[in-house]
Amino acid sequence: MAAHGMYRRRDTRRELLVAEITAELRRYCVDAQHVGHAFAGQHGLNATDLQALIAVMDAELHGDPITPGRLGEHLDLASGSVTALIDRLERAGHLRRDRDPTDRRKVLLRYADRGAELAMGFFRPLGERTDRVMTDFSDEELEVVYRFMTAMGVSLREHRDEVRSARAEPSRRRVD
Amino acid sequence: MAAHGMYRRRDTRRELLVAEITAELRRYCVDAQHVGHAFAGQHGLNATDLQALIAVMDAELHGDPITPGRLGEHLDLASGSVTALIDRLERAGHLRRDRDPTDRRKVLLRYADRGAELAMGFFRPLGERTDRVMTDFSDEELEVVYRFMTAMGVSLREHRDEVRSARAEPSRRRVD
DNA sequence: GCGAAACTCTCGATCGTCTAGATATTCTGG
DNA sequence: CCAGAATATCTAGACGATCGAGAGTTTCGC
Repeated sequence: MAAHGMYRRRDTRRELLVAEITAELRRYCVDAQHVGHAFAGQHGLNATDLQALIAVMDAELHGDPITPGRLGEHLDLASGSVTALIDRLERAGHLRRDRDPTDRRKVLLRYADRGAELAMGFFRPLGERTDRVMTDFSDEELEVVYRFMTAMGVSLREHRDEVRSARAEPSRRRVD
Repeated sequence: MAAHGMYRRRDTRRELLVAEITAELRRYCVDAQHVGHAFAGQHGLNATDLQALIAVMDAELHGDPITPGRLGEHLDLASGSVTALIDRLERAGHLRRDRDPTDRRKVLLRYADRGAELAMGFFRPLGERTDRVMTDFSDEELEVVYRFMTAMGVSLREHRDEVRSARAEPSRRRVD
């Protein structure tokens, strides 16, 4: 991927900037996927597994462990697929299932040592690179970047919800 | 996904900023995937198909149409998978195969009307949102954001190449 | 307590992806 | 030119991740 800033006017400096930022952001997302894909493959799992592992760690580090149901929502996965996914990761020793003591219908996912090791191996080099990039920016500049990323994120999630709720009326769809 | 800024110190304002920007960027990539997934699903194709369609359009709009081989590299896909992918998209009327007249081993991929329509339907609303977000930023601020995204992109691609070339020596890997 | 709701898991089917190898075209050197 | 190597795509069979429907538990409201 790389376009989308391509279907725009680029006459003024500002229009060029808008187009280039959009394109760079898009490229970044694609390349990030590739990094995940490659890293996961080298450790005997697939991209979804890695994403899941990270989600489990995130949740636990935040203080409230994730359940299979919420993990499925997070990954856009059906319940049966989530079970298979967790089975894989549990079998590989990356995480384990715990029953929620307060609501015993639920299962809480906790990362195990191998999972933590893997996630660290993924993030540490990335974090080091990120830190190095950011040394070229002043505090004020990082404030701008932060404001930008936050606004873009909010906008994108609004859009996501819009797209998802459009499922009801697919308008004029030809199936042929 | 969402962490990675989580394994950091967040004592000073600057450290907080670094962590938050990193986290937002990561969230953005995940949410972007979800938008693609949802949009693709509503139009009878999967995320890979949509990515491929976009890559084909990008290439053709840049003036040099992509080949199955290069598309496979771009999507991290084996040659057999690419053939199946192109078959799907061609059957659905989203693109077509053209033989390269100068090298008849090659196939050039061109988007068809339905493909263009689809890609536009994907990008237009996104672009409108992006434009709206950017109106809150001055030209100088956008310069900063652009510089940041470019630097992050370069760093990430370096990292990607590093990860990919690490295939040779997986060091101490337990397979159990 | 009983029925409805919430959450996870099971099972069979489908579809995307991989690997290995076949086919077609181009390039190189003699 | 012709043979062999290199490049590019496609074919075929197998595998595995995902889906969908439904079963099995546990919890909540009345």
